Amino acid sequence: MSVSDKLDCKSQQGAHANVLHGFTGYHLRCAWQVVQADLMQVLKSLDLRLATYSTLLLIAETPDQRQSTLADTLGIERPNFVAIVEELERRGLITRTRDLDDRRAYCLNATSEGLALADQAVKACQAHEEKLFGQLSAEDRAQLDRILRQFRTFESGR
Amino acid sequence: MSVSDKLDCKSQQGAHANVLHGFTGYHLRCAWQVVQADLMQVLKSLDLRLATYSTLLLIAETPDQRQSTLADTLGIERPNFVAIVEELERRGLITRTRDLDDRRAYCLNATSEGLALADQAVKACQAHEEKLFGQLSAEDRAQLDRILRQFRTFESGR
DNA sequence: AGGAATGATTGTATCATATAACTATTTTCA
DNA sequence: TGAAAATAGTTATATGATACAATCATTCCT
Repeated sequence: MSVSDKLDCKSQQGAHANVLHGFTGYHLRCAWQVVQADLMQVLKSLDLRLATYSTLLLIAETPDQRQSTLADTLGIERPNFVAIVEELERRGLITRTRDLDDRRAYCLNATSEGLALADQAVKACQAHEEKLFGQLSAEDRAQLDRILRQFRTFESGR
Repeated sequence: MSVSDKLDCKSQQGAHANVLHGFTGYHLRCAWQVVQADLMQVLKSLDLRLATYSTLLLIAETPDQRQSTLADTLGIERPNFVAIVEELERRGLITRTRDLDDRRAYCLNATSEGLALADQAVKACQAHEEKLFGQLSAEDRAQLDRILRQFRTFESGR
């Protein structure tokens, strides 16, 4: 997040009209900020960041993938992915074995510890989602989910 | 945005189940990323960033405020706000006049150039919102807006 | 008057992200 | 076959957003 991103989501309930409040994108951003802040705190208790969390999950779900494939999937630049993978390996959550068919590449896999932590993390995130989105009515929650998914399909096809 | 933030929004339509896709927060993030990318591009054409844009707008809307008040409203740390304000002043978009009652403080105001640019930027952003959210049905768009606003009121009261 | 609080600033540290360039290996194809 | 191109991973580095400690000037408090 950037200074730029700080369109703020607090304050602003004051007397002045705020043009930003007329934008759906603004509200989208505020909502994401709330979710992100809570999510990061949840993950922190497992000593995970968003990056290590999503990486660990992906490795746990798709075994034997190489680093670059995973990085592409996650939308992370390959150079930046190195440190993430190194951390996960150092913590014994994943293994990196050389691909025998292509000795440039690694095959990444989650260890049992990694799988256990991924499981814990997912459960924690489910609880976090309940806490946040559970405040919406069931219909609103379903609507929100549906619309956001729909929105994404629009945009990815541009 | 961070590496951590790169949960990605592309790819993943593949054969493997992705736990992340079960989370509303994930879809929220993907949507925001799409909006942010487009928004930043729109603002770039006016030589504005999210930070300078929202700051300029706020100053245009609420005249004679001091820097710290504005920074608080925007959720920007005071030290980081200095450079933003300096840039806007240097570009002749705002003025900083010493408050005569408190010579520590400045009163920030938009110049006519600043007001003009703010106006241009708002119009550009409205077009950007149309382009993106116009792909939703009118009902879905209204629902999304309503639910996001509602969500925010929940969370700010935590 | 003297100390605490405030407005703005400087300097600095951290983190996320992007890019160029490098090594080692594999692929391509003339 | 063997040289050039491509690929996997890495290193180094630059940028940008953000946070925090400390400073200076001024004002408030008593």
